[in-house]
Amino acid sequence: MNFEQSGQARPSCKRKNKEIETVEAQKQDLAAALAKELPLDEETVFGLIIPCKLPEHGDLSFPCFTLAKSMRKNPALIARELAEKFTDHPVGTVTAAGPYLNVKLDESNIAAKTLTDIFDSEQYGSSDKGEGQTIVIDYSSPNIAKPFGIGHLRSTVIGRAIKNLFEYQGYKVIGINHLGDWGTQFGLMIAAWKRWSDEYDENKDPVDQFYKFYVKINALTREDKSVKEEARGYFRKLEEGDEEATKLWHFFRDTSLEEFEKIYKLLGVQFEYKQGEAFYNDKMEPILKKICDKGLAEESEGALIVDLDKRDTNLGKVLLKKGDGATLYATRDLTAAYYRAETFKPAKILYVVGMPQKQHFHQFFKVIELMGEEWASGLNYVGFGHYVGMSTRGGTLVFLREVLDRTSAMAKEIAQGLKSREQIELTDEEVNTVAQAVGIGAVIFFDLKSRRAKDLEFDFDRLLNLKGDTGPYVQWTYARCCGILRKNDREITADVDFSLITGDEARALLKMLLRFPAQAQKALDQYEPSLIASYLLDLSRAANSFIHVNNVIKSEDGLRNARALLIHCTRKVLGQGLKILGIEALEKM
RNA sequence: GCCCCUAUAGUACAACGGAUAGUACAAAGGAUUCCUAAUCCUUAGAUCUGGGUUCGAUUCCCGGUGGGGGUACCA
Repeated sequence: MNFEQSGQARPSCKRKNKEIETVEAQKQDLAAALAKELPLDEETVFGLIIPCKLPEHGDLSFPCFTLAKSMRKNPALIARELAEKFTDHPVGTVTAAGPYLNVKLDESNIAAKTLTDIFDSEQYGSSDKGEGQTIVIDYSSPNIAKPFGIGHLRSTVIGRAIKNLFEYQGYKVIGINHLGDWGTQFGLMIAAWKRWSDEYDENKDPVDQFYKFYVKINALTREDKSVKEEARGYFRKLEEGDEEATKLWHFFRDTSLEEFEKIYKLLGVQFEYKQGEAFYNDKMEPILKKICDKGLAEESEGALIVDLDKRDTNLGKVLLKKGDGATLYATRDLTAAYYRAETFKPAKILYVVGMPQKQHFHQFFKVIELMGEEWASGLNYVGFGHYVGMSTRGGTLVFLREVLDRTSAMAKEIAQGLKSREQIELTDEEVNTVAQAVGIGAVIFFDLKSRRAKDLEFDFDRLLNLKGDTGPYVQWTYARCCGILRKNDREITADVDFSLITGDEARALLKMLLRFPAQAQKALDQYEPSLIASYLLDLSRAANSFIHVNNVIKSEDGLRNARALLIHCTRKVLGQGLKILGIEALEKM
């Protein structure tokens, strides 16, 4: 494999950026070489090349079945003939295995290219392809005066990871926490507060108490119809800017937000904007007028709707205004979308919201599309499944604290074990830091490790199990690499003898490292942080296997430097992956 | 009723239409002269069902069954 060639321009398949090249470049070279011998163009050949599943097959593979048809020849024969043409070819060792043409790339070249790339780059696999483009991402979005649910936790964690993935490719990303801070329920909240405010205890969880008020007043409306009227009156006052009502609204909002902030702090999440629904309150009328002017809206049963069923869709009807003239969810989301499109001029607007709301989003996307807005194509719904088998009693903060309590105990126990084996010593403060990072890491990783659209089974024991497919395993691998580099205590340099990096474990590890840029891109394309999570597990396994059989500090100079470089690069990629997911990487644990 | 999603070892999850369906937990066995054993190495175990497309289907299409969600005045 001639790596120098990879920088050359290829007319048929253009490269997006330098970093992605590493793995793709080799495929490109192979495709170019094969295309010369075959009645297919380079792009077609490129699309057919697959990575080998088994290491003994090599690195890249070209199945000859499609050719068998057009060439009217046995695919195994085609493979054999091709292999003969590629003896001593710079792409690598080419062999025929049945109907497959396998290519084994030169090992020390892979090592040299990959490790030098990682060593030299600030952020391996990042790029500036998104430069000049803005992405708006709407995530987390809890409701004021209601518990921060586990669904909001998912939205927060998934949204943040997707945000990081975009930033990794140079996009400017605006994260918006679209708070549920408006609507008739605030009338109810004020009515409740009027009745029971003296029951409110500042020392207890405020959101929990608000929610109890809310449930209680709701029950009351069923007994006494006048309460609903009263609440509606309060909400009207709020809309009119009445001083007392506004003050209470601020109180509910600020107090709830303060509580939510504790969760965000634990997770390490920050938003560019916290523009809730209230923010769009005075912006809805012009949008409604626009939709009416376009002739999309109609009156039905006293309400204002857009009937999408009439427009070749099966999306149902979108309610813009209730019979009493009040606006709804869809109205506010439409308004928010217009506001964001006009204010930020984004390439895309993403909504990270649970699957049950899929139809709602597709409905109002469709309305915008029917309005003829060209930015409609940039609207993306990023749904996720919910946890099953989880009790949401106590809310998310209580849940997180329970996780932290338990990991804290485990961390202490493990630290004690490490100390007694004289392996590593941690101060009490360090143990606490580790416990917190591991607990939060476990929660985040659990959430991100499977594909977002699927429901996932919640299991406390599985989450807290520090073995196996978990965030702590990845964190631990990172810390282990740090430990080795600490003890190595030499300056890392990319000027090493790459031919010394040999063996199955080293080769597997290198191939994993090589995959990272393409994987980061794929995760971004699919809005799928789980691809990073599963990659980190694969990388960690490869790293631990390597470390197990390849000692660094007991090796002779040249070998020691080469292995240290490999560990250094592994540590770097692990750290970058963890950072994308929003999980803290620890030097010691 | 209609619409959408989903079905893989005992369990939880993977698998651009490609070779022997991966990984983890749990189970059985092994490694502690180990730079962090929160580790590593073995073993055993799975594609809901019936058709179709294809050289090739867990993957794509159609039917069935099971599970989840949505189906206008909540968000």
